[in-house]
Amino acid sequence: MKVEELHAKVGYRLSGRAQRYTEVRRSIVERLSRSGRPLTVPEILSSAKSVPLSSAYRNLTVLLEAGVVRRVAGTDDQGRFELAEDIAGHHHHLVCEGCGTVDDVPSSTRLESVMDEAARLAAEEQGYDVWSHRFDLIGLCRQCQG
Amino acid sequence: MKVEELHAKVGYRLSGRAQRYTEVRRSIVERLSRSGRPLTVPEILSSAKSVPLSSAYRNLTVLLEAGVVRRVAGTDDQGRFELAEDIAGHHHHLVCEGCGTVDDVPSSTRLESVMDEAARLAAEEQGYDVWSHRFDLIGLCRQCQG
DNA sequence: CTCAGTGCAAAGGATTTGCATGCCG
DNA sequence: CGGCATGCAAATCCTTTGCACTGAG
Repeated sequence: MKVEELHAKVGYRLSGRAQRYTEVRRSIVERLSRSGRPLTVPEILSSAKSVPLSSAYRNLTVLLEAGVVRRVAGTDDQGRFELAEDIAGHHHHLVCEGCGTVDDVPSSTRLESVMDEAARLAAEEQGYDVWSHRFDLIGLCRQCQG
Repeated sequence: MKVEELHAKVGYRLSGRAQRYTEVRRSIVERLSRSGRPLTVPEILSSAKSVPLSSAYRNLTVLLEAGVVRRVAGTDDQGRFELAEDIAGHHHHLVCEGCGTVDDVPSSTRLESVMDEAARLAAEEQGYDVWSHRFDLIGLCRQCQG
């Protein structure tokens, strides 16, 4: 997705909630868009120094509510954020148990269809209303294998 | 798995690390064993009142290091714990975005084989050493659908 | 003018750690 | 006895909130 298209989409969703698409928010969205993986708040701010943590969290909350970003859980308790699926596309994660980093991995249609089937079955059995799934691979990234 | 067998297994792993299988640890393991889902620390303690949070966390850390329990991430930032896979068996999770509860779901051999294949491919491509995966279904539990 | 956005500082909540004591092996 | 285990309290870490101020529409 082109950057202009990305910003247009995000701006549209924010305006629909009477919220502005400010410079800080733009930079957060762009940072997430450029990174091929979910980022922690400090990582997001590493490019936009001088922005206080509280502002970052507040903006992320707004973007979260607007359905622009999504929170991702790793193995540590550090929160990570990525663009929503309908913007970044559906994918899976490689979670490193060494350093906690999470990388993106594309999915495959075959895998998706099997998972959807599994979701339907599980949902029926336990009365859940399932609308999404997450498939994460747990292991060690290249750096942590040393 | 029978309770005696469970305790024998856990006790063995702890003794291998020069650590005792105390009453509190037994109660934690039994609580997790009985529950069909990952529990938060307060939930674990609900049956063993009078045990301080710090002790629970310390014991969970020991059990974590001994490979007896595993930490599970939901959608909220509340940590949840369950028995390790080789004790509780491999399964998946139903995560409720409403209340944060996580329920267990059994897996299927077909699903597993497809996932293992996916894991191999992803691992090769990005240089990860993958040894496990997690497949979680996200939605709303029966209670939260009202 | 008005209301959302921003900074700074303080508050919160979950989890960890220091230290002295208790207890099993 | 020696070392792990435990309680309590204080400390941390990440995240959220209160409040006053700035700024865009």
